[in-house]
Amino acid sequence: MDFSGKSSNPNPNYTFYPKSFDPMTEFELSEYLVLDDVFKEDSSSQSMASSEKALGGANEISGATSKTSIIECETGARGKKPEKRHRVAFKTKSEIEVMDDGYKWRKYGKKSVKNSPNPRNYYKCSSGGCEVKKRVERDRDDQSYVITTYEGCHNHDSPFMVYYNQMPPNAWAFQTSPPSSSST
DNA sequence: CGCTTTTGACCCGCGC
DNA sequence: GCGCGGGTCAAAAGCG
Repeated sequence: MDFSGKSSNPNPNYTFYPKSFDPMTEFELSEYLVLDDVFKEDSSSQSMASSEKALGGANEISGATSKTSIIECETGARGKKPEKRHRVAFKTKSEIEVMDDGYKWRKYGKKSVKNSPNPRNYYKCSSGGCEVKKRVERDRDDQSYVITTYEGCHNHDSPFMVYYNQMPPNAWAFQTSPPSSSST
């Protein structure tokens, strides 16, 4: 495995790609959440609402009811660890809790949290050498929403990306239109 | 047979 | 020092 040699992603923008384009698993990303921001005041969703504007459709996938925004948070897990951890949280409106983002996840724990009547699930990337963790829990205020938290960066390409790379560059309709048609 | 999921126990950190 | 909450590990069971 040469993946271990890549400590950082060649393309930081691919950290999260929703490949759940299936009509059955369609979801809607309501807003992204920053850990150090949302878990501080889970009730004050107002601050989160404003954040949604900040990401006015960063990555909109045409043909799918999904909006994706990637925010990489370089913050110490607890302010004590100097280790940088990329943490990203998504609030997604979906019936399913686990969204297939192209990676293979292995559940390693479940825990009931006090702030939520729903249990929280813990997942790890099952790819060898990759220790990215994922935390999934239902929004306690709106169980229609699922809060997915990613921690760490994949040190390998997603199986989905491999598939993606094999496709012609114009195979995806959601690519931003080139400004070639813009007037002078 | 190998991998994933499940569930309880254990450990750690923080707050009181 | 104790209690609480959160997070992770490990063993067993189930499934493909």
